[in-house]
Amino acid sequence: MKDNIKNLVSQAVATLQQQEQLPDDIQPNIIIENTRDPKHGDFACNIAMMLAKPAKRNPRELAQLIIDHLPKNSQVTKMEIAGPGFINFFLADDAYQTVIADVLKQQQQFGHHPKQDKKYLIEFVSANPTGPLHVGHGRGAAYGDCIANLLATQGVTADREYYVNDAGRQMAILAASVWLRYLELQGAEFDFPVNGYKGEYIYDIAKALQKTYNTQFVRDINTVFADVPADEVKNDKGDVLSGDKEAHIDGVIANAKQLLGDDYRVVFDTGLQDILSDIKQDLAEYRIEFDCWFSEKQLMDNGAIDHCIDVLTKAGHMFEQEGALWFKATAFGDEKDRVVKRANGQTTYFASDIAYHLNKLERGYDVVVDVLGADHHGYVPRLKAGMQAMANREDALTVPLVQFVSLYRGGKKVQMSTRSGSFITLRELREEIGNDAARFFYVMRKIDQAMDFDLDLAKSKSNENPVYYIQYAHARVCSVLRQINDWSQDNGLQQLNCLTEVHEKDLCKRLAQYSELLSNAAFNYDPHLLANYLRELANDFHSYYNHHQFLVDDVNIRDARLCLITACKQIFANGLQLLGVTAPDQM
RNA sequence: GCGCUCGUAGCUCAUUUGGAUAGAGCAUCGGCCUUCUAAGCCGAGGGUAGCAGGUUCGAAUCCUGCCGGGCGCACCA
Repeated sequence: MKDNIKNLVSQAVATLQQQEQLPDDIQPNIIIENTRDPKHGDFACNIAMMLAKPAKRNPRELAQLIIDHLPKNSQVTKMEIAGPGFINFFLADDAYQTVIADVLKQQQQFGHHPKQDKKYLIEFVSANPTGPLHVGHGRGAAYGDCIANLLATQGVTADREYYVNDAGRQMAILAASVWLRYLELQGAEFDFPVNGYKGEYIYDIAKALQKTYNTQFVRDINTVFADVPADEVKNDKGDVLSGDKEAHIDGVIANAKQLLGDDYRVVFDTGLQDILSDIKQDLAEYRIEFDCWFSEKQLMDNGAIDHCIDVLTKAGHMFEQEGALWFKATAFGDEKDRVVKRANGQTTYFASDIAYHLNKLERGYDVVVDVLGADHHGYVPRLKAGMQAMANREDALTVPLVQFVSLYRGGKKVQMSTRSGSFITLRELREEIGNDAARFFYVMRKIDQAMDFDLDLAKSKSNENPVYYIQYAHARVCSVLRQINDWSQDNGLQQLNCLTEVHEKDLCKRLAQYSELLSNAAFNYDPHLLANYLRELANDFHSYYNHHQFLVDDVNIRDARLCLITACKQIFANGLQLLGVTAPDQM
């Protein structure tokens, strides 16, 4: 309908240009807007105001001229010039009713676009497998999954990927932590490193290790800490008195590798696999399935990093300085050049990352979306620099930054730390408030807005979560339909002109906006638009429900109304599914 | 210090990418259940959109400068 009006306006403008009433060297961008206020009709166009200046004419005068040259259309009942020069379009009452038939016919596919040959890769979560996912990850997880769902409705391929950082120093610290807890279980006594992972789950892994391998990994505790620099010591105020926690844990890791030999790998892999499978299960319960779990270690082992360095060197974007190999990132807009290979021969995290992104491009993805935490924002320019240098594909990368989630309990902010193990896990949150509430809550806000998550509210009064408002609307339709089993959808569709109430027009209009909304939400990576839309649709529905009886004696009106609410039910179900939320038949 | 980012009702957030009188929920107050689920509906109060300029027919939205919060500025990951 919107497109129809746009066509009418562009025809009128073209006619005026032919008649030389408008300069023909301007190409006006015609935008048809949804009106907010019904007094302004159904759609509005601001073209007259846009053209006023170049045409050197009064905007209202120009609006009249455009209206006079607009081709006739049976759907448009009235046009008005309003305010500074808006053209308001009023549609016939039945103009929107066709949407009901469309929804009922296309069902799950309503508003979707045909398959097209474009590939998106959505990388999200990608948390280091050093511990369970916490509530911060929950936001990125819900978000990434939704945008993949939304993009799929637009006909593009949208693959989900989790980048597993299974090769870095953090993993070595995890392995050392697991081993130390294992030694503790075997009776060794020592002070646990300040920088080790202290969560309870480390004990669980250590116990599993003990059960499977018995005493195989036991070593003399004195050799474990032999020649290791002293650990950090702090006073009550938190001032560092002595020691170095980084050097200390690195010393323990070095000893672990030497003392355990080939067994180090077993301890390491046990920790990694244990945590990774827990994360996989957690996400599956959260209704997220990844197409690919991409291993950083594999990237290193198969020479992809060397390949990447090779590509950049040949292109002349690398230089050596002070024994290290640098990428000339400043040549591509980054503020500093970046080390890729350290003086000690080890490649950096950044090296893995650009190799990984080159790999994404080589796998044929047209658009690469990285959902990152907002604390990584400084990282984006160097990633883009890398993609530009490697393949002239800077534009292929989009990085939505997910702002932090702050937890509040009893009005106080909850401090979270992965190392100390003091954090609320995603699993705990899901168990407390349920998957539906968690997923909806996370996705109902713009991601570039920091979010305060009140645990007491979410837990004790979870019924107030807006998700129930939408689910309730769905359940209400189901309930009405359960009351009657001998109505005719075909008859209803033929009697749609019975739908003359304001509430009915509002609902039809809202349904008609669904398709455009999906497209906006998908390509702007904004699932909160869909959450808001569903809330508004539910609002329209509940209002309708309270003002009118559906199961009335007049069979034609009844059937038409049942068609309308069945269409609503379909959209509630479709929309909620895209958000990863269930649509219950009764509540 | 430099950079990125955010600032909207008492609280949590929207505002369809520059549109008309800035809207919801929670909280407060007042109405609606002998009719399809009251997890609902209807109404009231509550605003200098951080502040000050600028751009234009029009700014919460764009540009500049302040103020305030968050984050980032490693041969860590």
